[in-house]
Amino acid sequence: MDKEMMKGSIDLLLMSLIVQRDLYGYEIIQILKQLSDETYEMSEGTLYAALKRLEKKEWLTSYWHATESGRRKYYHITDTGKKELNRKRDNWNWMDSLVRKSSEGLI
Amino acid sequence: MDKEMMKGSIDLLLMSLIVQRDLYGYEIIQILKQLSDETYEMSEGTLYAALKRLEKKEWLTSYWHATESGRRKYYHITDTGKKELNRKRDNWNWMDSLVRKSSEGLI
DNA sequence: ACTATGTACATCGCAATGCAAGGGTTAGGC
DNA sequence: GCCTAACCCTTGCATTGCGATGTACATAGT
Repeated sequence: MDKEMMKGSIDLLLMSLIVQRDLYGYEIIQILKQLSDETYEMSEGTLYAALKRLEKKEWLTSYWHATESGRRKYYHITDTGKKELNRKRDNWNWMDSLVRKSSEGLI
Repeated sequence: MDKEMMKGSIDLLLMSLIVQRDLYGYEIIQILKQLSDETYEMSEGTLYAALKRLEKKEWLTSYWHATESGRRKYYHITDTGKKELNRKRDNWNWMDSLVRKSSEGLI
């Protein structure tokens, strides 16, 4: 897997998941692992740093929730975060389009 | 445009173009500008640094060519470079698939 | 009681890299 | 002479993915 190719995509991945429902960190790793057919396991260092970053930018908020077996920190997307998610989706599609055009035919 | 989203994609873009025919730096900027409908103009700092990096990794080679109106440094893809390009393409598709799955439905 | 494993969050240091800003050369038009 | 375009290069900065490491608690096996 290309380390550098993850850059910039991680935020999009996280926000794409969290917009669907509030999630906690550890859960996100499991979900991504499953969605990728066990080919990708986001490292905890990457994840928690990214979540913190997104919270600082006010695209996510967090709250603690206690269960019988410990505490979990859930993340929720903000309105600004939703706008940013749309921007990132557009960006992704734009980039995908450019990559495909670049592979096609040069004049 | 998302600066971080370019990371990891730049190599793929450059190699996708150069595999079709040998190109020189300045020309690449023009081509990308055109393919993106004038929405993207790669900065020279980014481009020349990237080309140098790819050459160091032996995915590209370069040669000078003199014309009537000055000199140009052309870039050519190596066999290793072609393999790497395929790897990067697979990676891109894998990532695209993960992004789309992440946007769909959580269980 | 001890040990290992799984769940859960956090921080630090490293390396990679896009970009802005700056520098340099040559050629042609005004 | 001066400006613009074509062409290449370097330095410094900020961002960020990841591995390593630390902490805490619960559960299960021996």
